[in-house]
Amino acid sequence: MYTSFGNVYTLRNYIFGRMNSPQDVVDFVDNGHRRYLPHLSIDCAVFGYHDQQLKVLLIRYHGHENWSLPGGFIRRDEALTAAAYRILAEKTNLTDLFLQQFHAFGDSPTRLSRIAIQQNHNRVYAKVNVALNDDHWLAERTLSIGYFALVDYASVHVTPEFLVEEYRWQNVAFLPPLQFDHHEITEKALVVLRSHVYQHPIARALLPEKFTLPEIHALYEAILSKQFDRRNFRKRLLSLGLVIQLAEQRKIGPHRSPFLYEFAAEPVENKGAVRPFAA
Amino acid sequence: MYTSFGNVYTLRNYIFGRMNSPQDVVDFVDNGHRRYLPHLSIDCAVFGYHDQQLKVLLIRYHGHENWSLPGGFIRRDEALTAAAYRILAEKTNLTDLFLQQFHAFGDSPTRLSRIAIQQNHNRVYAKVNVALNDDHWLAERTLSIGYFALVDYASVHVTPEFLVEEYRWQNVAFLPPLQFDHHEITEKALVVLRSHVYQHPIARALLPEKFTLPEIHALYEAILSKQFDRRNFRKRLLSLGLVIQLAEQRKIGPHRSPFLYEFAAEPVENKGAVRPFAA
DNA sequence: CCAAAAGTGTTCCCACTACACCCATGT
DNA sequence: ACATGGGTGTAGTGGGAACACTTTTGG
Repeated sequence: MYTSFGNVYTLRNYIFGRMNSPQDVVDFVDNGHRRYLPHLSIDCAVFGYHDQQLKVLLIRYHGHENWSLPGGFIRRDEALTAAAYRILAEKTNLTDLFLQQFHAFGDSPTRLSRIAIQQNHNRVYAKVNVALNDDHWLAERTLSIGYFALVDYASVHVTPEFLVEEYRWQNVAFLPPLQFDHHEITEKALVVLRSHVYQHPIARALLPEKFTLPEIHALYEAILSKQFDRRNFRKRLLSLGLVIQLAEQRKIGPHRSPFLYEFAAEPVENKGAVRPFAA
Repeated sequence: MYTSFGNVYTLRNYIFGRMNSPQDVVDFVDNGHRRYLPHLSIDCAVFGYHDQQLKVLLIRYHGHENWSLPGGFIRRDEALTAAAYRILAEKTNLTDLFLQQFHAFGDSPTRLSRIAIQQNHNRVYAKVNVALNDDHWLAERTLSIGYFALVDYASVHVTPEFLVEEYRWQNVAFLPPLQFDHHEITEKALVVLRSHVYQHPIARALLPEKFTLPEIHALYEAILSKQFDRRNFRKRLLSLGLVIQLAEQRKIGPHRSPFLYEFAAEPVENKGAVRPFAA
């Protein structure tokens, strides 16, 4: 949580589309439609791991009680994937992360009601004394393309922005009320994340390069909110080829030293995938 | 393939957004942006089964040698899923089908080059002597949300449209050159389709209500382009609870009569899903 | 009786599960 | 010495894979 914010308008901020000052915001409202595609946004469920819990990054905008997922617009000349990375870099200052598109959202009634949209925006932009008229580009219905990201909790530094009142890392098991359909987006992101957790080295972004078995064990229990037998868990991870045991051990605490592991360089082929049903 | 087309302008066609006459097309070009969201389209890979082959429905527009997937725009007041169903109904006259969103496409260079887009459109709309100027709503970059559908091959009746020169059911193993990134879209649709084939009763749309084991066996071999052992295949389908064996047999040909099967009413729970890795 | 196509059962093996005791370390 | 927490092995089971002969039917 932060209470102060900068209002420097640097080239870098312009490039990244951050809004740090009232002027930035007014410029965005007035001219954003020249830089960005209207009717379309990207929302991103950013997952981190801390305190033995899987957490998602939430943001609260001015004028709102509900929380939101970080999101943004696609520049007119920008590839979709590039936009997703840029938006995340804007919000978290991270460029090295696991990012995956998972669904396009355009059915929720809260996204279709023009009145709701307008009210919603006006509460935010009241902070710069702007009211959107009916045909304003921001007042229209917006579809959103959902991404989820896995990031190193510790290296995230959320960028203060003028309209962002606060942010929070929230345990995914206890989500507060969220704006629009962001609850649905988060839940769907979780489902997809969980289904990928044995095929892709998803956990790589959530752990240090070298980690102990108890650490990754606790991580998987947090992600899947389920408990696993230590011995079977180790066997599975090794037989999938996901991790490799190192010779090193870590010396901590008044007990036996755990071995270190690292993720296999090679992405897991097909072993944990859907049952293949061969000939 | 058809060579003639109607040019009746009925209320029904207007509602469905079909373009049957030059007037329809001109109206679409001039006023489409009032009815539809710009910058965003839906493309649909429609799969059918015929001749022991999995086929996809392709369309060739006026002025083009390459083929396209059927697609369309989202109405401004229309939910995303509703738009996908409507577009399919427009093209195939089908309303009862399996339809699933699988990815949003917005990275392909062919979708980003303004010049390519404009040339592309102008070749089509030359048929009605229309040329789009630079700031025309159709001349801009468009992202596409990909859906795939499974339909009963026999009951598809492709609606003639003014700009559609011909359509074709094409074996998915031998795709001709496709417009834009439609090849990528089709391939990705296939990947997702294949990965779902043991969890969802996907084949239901592709077979008659009652079918024989050899029939569904050949269908699965066509979908997955892989051969299966008859005995193991039957065991798997039954143990997944996907199909139910009936007492009836079908009497055909100079050989033993095959039993009939039907799909289970209950959607398959979780049995064929990704390995669960319980405690 | 023959050709064509469909029906069916068994063995092997591996991966998933369940389960409990010993070992290293710091205080 | 002891408390803490990490390391490890085995037996049982169930599902997937491989594999070939018999049965029905129409001509």
